[in-house]
Amino acid sequence: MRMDERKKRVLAAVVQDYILTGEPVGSRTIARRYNLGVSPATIRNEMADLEEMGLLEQPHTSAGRIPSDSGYRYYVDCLMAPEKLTPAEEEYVRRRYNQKMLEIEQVLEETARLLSEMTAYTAVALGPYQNNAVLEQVQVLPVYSTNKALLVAITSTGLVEHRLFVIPENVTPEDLSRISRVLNAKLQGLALEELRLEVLKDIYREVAEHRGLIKQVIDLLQQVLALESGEKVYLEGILNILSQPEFKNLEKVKDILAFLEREEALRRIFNAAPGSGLTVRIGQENKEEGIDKCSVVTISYAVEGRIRGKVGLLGPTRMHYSRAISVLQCVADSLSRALEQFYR
Amino acid sequence: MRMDERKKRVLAAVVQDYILTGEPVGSRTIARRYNLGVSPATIRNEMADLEEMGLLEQPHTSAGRIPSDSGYRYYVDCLMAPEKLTPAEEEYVRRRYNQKMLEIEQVLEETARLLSEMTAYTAVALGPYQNNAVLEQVQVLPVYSTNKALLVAITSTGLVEHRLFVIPENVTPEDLSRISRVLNAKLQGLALEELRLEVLKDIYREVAEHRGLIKQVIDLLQQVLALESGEKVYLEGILNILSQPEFKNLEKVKDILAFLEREEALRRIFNAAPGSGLTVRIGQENKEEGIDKCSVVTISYAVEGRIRGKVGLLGPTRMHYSRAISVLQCVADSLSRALEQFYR
DNA sequence: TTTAGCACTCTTAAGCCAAGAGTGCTAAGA
DNA sequence: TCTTAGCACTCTTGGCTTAAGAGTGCTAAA
Repeated sequence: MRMDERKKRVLAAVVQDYILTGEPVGSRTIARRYNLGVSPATIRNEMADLEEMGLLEQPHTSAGRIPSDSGYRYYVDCLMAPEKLTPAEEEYVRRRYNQKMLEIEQVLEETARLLSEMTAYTAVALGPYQNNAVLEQVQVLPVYSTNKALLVAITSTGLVEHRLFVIPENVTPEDLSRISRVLNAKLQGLALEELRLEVLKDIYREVAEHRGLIKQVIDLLQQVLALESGEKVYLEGILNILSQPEFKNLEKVKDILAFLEREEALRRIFNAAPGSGLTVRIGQENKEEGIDKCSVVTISYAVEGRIRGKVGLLGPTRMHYSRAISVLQCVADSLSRALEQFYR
Repeated sequence: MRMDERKKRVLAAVVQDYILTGEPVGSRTIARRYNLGVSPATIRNEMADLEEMGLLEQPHTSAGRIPSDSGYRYYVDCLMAPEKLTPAEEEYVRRRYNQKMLEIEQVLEETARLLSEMTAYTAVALGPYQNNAVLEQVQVLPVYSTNKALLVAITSTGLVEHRLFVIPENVTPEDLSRISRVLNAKLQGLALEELRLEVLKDIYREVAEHRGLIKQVIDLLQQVLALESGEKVYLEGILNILSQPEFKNLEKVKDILAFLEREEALRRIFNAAPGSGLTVRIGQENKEEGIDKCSVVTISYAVEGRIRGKVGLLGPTRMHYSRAISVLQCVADSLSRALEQFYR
C-alpha cells in the first residue's frame, strides 16, 4: 500500500481532530470539518487502508478511528505543520528569564514550571551535566561553635555543593584555611574524575599533618560531586496528568506517578535521546515501565556550544505535538541564552 | 443520650472494623467478630443511638454504619488503645537514623521517607524553624574565573545556604576575604531579624570601601535566610494516596494533590497545631481546601527542649490512628535524638 | 474511481428485576 | 425494663434486555 497525498491529508485530519477532541473520529466528521472535497465513503476507504497500514486503529467496530503509535510517528515526522508561538508568548518567555536568577538550580526549577504552565503537561528539567566540569573552587570553613567544618565546592558548570562534616578536636580554623589554600591550588581546574591518588599524594607533600582530614575532604568531594548528583531532576505539573481524559483510569495514573517517583528512570528516559536536538518518543517507543501510553518530547540546552542538560514534556500520546515542540524550542532557547549569560 | 460502656464498645468496634475493611459495618458483623455478648438486634439499637448522637452515619438506609468525623474524634480521644511498635520495628527506626547523615536536609528527607514507608500514608517533614536561629558563620568566596562571588551562610540550626552573586570588577579576592572577616566578626551570633541598619553602619565603620558590595551581601543574607526559606517541606509517598479505596474517585485525588502542590498550605496545616506534642486533625477539622476527607496527624520534634520542626502523616479519615501515632512518636523521638547529636 | 444506500456491529444509557445486605419495628421473653 | 427473634421494608448491586446512536463495510450505480 502506498501513501498518497489524500491518505496523508486524511491521516493528518484524524490525528488533529483526535488531539483536539479526544474522541475517536469518524469519516463523517472529517468530511464535514476538513474539506477534502470527497464524501465520507471515500474517506472511509482511505481510513480502512490507513488502518491496514498500521497508522490508525479502531477501539471497536462501530467507533471512529484513533491514531496508533505509528500514526502519530508518521504525523510528527512528515505531516505536522510547525506552530509558531505568538509574539506575546515569546515575549512572555523572555520576560520570565529576565528575572534575576543567580543560581542555576533556580533557573532550572523555573524552567520546569514555565513549561508545565504553558503546555499543561508534566515538565522536566534536567542538569547541568557534570561531565567536562572542572573544579572551580574548594573551601573548607570552620563552623565555630561545633566540632564541624563545612566543605564548599563550586564547579565550572555553576553547581554549588556543600557538606558539613566532623573534624578532629585539634584542628584550628587556621589549619582549615591553610588546607583550603592548598586544596584550591592543587585541585582548581581539575576534572572530577581526576580526584585520584596522585593528587592526594601531591597535596600530602605540601601539608605535613592532618592527612586523615584531607583524605576525608577529598572523599566528600567525590561523593558530593558524583556525576549523578549534578544531574538534578526538576519536575513540575504532576497534577496535569490527572486532567487528561485518557488517564481517567486510576491504574494508569498510578503507573505514571510511580514512574515519576523513580528519579533514575526519569533520568534514563531523558538521557536516552542521542546527543542534542529535539526528540519525540511516542507511546511504546518509551522503554521505561509505566509510560507506554505517554509521549515524551525532549530537547537539550547548551552553553557555548556544549550540551549542558535537557528539558522536556511528558503527556499522553494524544499530545499536541506541534505546540509542545514550539514551546520547548522557545524555552530551551531562552534557557540557553539565560545560562550563557550566567556563565558569562 | 448518655454514652455508656456498651455504646463505647460498639463505637470502638465499628471504627476498628471500618478502618480494617473499608466497608460499612453492620450489626451482624459486629456481633460475630467482636463478642459483646449481645445479639445483633441490641447492637442495632445502640448503633441507632450512636447515629443520633452524631458519631456514626449511614451511607444509605440498607448499608452498615461508618464513623463520622465526630465518631473518629471520640474514638481517638477516649477509646483508642495505644499500639506499641514491635521491638523489631523500633530497632529498624533506630537503624535508619544510625546512618551517617550530616546535613539536616538529608535527615528530614530520610524521615519523611521512613514515615511514608512504615505507614503507607503520605508523610511530611517540616523544618528546621529559623526563629531563634542566629548566624553562625558568614563567608564570601571568590569564584575565580568569573565576575561572581559565593555567599555562604550557616545558622545555628544547622541550615547552610548559599547564593552566587555578581561583584564589581575591581573587587579582589583579598577584599572579599577581608569583608568576610569583618562580617563574621560583626554578624556572628546575631539573630536573623537583627540584620538591620545599625549593623550595616557598624560595618561601614570598619571597611571604608565597597559599601555597595556589603549592602548587597546583607540584602542577600536576609533573602536567603528569610524565615520561610528555613521551613522546608519534605514530602514523600504521594503515590500512597492513590491506594486508598476512598480515593478511587479521581476528583478527590486531584483535590488532594492540588493541596500537596501548594507548599504554603502544607506549611499552614502543619504549623496550625499549637505548640508541641501530638495533634490529630480529622476530616472537616482541617481548614485547608481539598483535604476535608483526610486526617492529618502531626508531632513536633525538638532539640535541647526547643521545638525545631514538625513531622506528620496525611491519610484518609479512615486512618489507622493508633498505628500512625505510634510510628510518628517513635520516629519523632529518634529524629530528635539524631538531631541532638547533630547539633552536639 | 467515487459515492449513495443500506445492512450490520458495537457501545452506551436506561429500565427492570432479583438477590443480598442491613435496617427498624413489634411483640414476646427474661 | 431490657433484650432479642422475627419480619417487613429499603436500598444497592449486578445482570439482562432493549432502544438509540454512531460508524463501519459492502455493493452497486454513476
